Amino acid sequence: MLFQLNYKSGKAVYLQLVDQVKAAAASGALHAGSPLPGIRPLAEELRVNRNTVAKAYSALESQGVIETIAGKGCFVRANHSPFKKEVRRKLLADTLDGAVIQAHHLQIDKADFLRVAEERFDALEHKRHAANS
Amino acid sequence: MLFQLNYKSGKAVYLQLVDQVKAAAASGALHAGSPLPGIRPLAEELRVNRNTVAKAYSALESQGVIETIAGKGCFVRANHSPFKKEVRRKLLADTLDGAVIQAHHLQIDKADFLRVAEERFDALEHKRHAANS
DNA sequence: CAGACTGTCATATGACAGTATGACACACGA
DNA sequence: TCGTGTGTCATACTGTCATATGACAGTCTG
Repeated sequence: MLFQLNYKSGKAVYLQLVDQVKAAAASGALHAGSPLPGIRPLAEELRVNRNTVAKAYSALESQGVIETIAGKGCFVRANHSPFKKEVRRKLLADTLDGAVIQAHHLQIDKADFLRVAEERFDALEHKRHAANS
Repeated sequence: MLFQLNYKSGKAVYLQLVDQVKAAAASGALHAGSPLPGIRPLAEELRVNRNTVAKAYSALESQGVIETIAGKGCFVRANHSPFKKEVRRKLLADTLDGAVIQAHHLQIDKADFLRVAEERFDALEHKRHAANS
């Protein structure tokens, strides 16, 4: 599980974590029973306070996405069936709309927009591989 | 100009207003010279404090999106980007990173990601065309 | 059992978002 | 000119986000 924070989005850090765990659970990237990173290690990795990660995990539990066992850790819950592909594409489309609007405002044309999109996708792919090695 | 606030998004109200005005300007719904709603009437319509709307307008002006004339109102500026192309691409890249992360968590591959990106770009292009006619 | 890990709780502090309110200067029309 | 509209500035208060700590209880391993 690779987390990444965007401090320019204006969105609370703990909510970004919530969204990312939800998305991973919804897609099946995190299957039922998968352990989540510990609060302290994750906080250190993201250079964020323990309480911020704890707040995200707390929110996820109260929403039924994860289950936390004191002394052991947090685990993805089983009950949520993954979203169908079309639903996942719709979720992504909503997010991309913001980027499209910004591109228009910045007068970036379609070709450039897609070029940057591909570049950023590849960049994360690289990070993923680096993290796995 | 129709504004709509989402209190569940976790995003600051004034930032939502900023994004929506930018979107309207980018899509052509608000062309250069268009007057924006007054601070006080809009605040009342959205059931939000004057200062919140004022803060959004203030941010929009400092970003060069609108022009405000004391005693008259706020108006959309001609769409010119003061930033050099590389800077603009960097700004877009920051926004796209969020979508890329979501795509990874939703297990949407590169081809699908770029397909959705193109589709959303075309969708806004279509809106622009409709607004200009 | 002892130590190292897990999550939990509580407190304090600083920054920001949003509200509420009052006052001010400028522009325009009756 | 006067009234009403516009945006602007200042202050005070509440709540949230995030940080920084310290302390506690449960779980697992050596």
